[in-house]
Amino acid sequence: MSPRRADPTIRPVLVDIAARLLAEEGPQALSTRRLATEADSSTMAVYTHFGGMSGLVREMVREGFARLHHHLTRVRRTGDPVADMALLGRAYRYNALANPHLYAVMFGGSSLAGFSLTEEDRQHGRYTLGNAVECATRCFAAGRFRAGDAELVAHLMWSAIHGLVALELGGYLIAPYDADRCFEAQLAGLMVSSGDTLEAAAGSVAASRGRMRDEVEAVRTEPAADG
Amino acid sequence: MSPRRADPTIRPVLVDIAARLLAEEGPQALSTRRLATEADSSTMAVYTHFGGMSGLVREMVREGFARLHHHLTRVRRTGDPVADMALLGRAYRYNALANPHLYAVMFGGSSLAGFSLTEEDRQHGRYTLGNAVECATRCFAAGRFRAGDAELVAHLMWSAIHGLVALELGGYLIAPYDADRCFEAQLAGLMVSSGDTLEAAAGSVAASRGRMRDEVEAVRTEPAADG
DNA sequence: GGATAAAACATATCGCTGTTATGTAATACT
DNA sequence: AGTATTACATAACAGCGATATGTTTTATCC
Repeated sequence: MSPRRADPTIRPVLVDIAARLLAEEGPQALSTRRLATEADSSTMAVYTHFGGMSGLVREMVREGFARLHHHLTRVRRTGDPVADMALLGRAYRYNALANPHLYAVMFGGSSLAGFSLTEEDRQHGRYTLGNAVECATRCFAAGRFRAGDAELVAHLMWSAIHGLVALELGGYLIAPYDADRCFEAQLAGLMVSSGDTLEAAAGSVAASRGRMRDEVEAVRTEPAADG
Repeated sequence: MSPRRADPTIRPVLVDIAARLLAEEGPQALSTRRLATEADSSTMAVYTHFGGMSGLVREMVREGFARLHHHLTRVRRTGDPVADMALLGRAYRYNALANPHLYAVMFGGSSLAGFSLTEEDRQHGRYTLGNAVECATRCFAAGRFRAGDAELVAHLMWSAIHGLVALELGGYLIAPYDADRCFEAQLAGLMVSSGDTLEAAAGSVAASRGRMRDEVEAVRTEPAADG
């Protein structure tokens, strides 16, 4: 009856090992036996601590969303909200490219041992939209975006950027229409479709590029050690 | 040495059964033993005819691309090329929703028994862009789209619609920002970002909706029996 | 501190998977 | 007809997730 907390020694170790295996060797490297070997433990550890592979994958997905949210939160609010919005898109793509396999599990629905997302997981996914919603509101206030539904604008940004990243990870975007070129064009296009002028959008998108190094790439890779 | 053609009796049968299993029960139902049972054969049939599960999945992917291409080709060229473009987007989404698991394998990179796409497969994927490229060219000629790169425009349309469909299949788009609403808004936005006016885009997107029944939904589900 | 209950772990096992090896029957070409 | 090649069936192997069972460690209570 007493809800004694599980020994927290090996839990994060297993998650870290699983994340490393997924990142370095792909989904097929994720197995209870491989995890047991790497952690100097037995296959049972996965079941006592996570109830099975699905639970461990779910934990990784939760951390993936936390990492994504952390990346997006690092984008500053400046006097050019359209540039902020573009930088949010860049941060989103940056995070996805840094963890491609994990991103595939989070959004591609990559089964990964019969794992399927919970409604709660999807809520986490939409929660990260908050940054874009707030940013869209500021774009309205600045007169850059045509007055409208901030949440809808955020959804359109999200789906468009997600599609580009997904095709990029799938290897579908090659020269001369490579991912970089399509991404820049799509960013500008999204701003224009939201109401911005061609020139202003191009300027803000270009300006956001220079902010990548300080506000996105400087983010630590491992955000929440959940201490 | 003599390249004697394999007995073509059971090959398409296996592909059909695999497609049905994938569509009705999902990826985990695809197993050599299950296929052997359904086809009243043995597990070896998969290896003699396809070299393993990967080969069979590849065959399904090829048929999936053919089906998608068939859907897109059914869209007519009318005097309103922007409406034609919007209908291409609708046909793309319609095809994906009709074969969600197969679509996930084709674009989501769903591993599915260690299967991975060949560069040739991806070429097939980009090949289907031809319809959109031609349509974009007509949008230029009609003065609806700002003169530019038709292939680039097609890529932007593709990635944006793909992202929306992927999020829809992942269950990320729920009311009040459900997939239908986001899709309609995204279609209009894409036309605007390509140079069309708000009013003209809204009109063409709305007009394309009425053409769905005749030009998209009427398409036979099984296109190329590869005779 | 000793008793006790619960959690963590190790081992062995089950049913399943893709794949391969081997033997046999059918088929096509010379 | 004779022969080579393919197709198929059976059995087996290595690996997987998952479970059952016994053992060790850990934490709580008297």
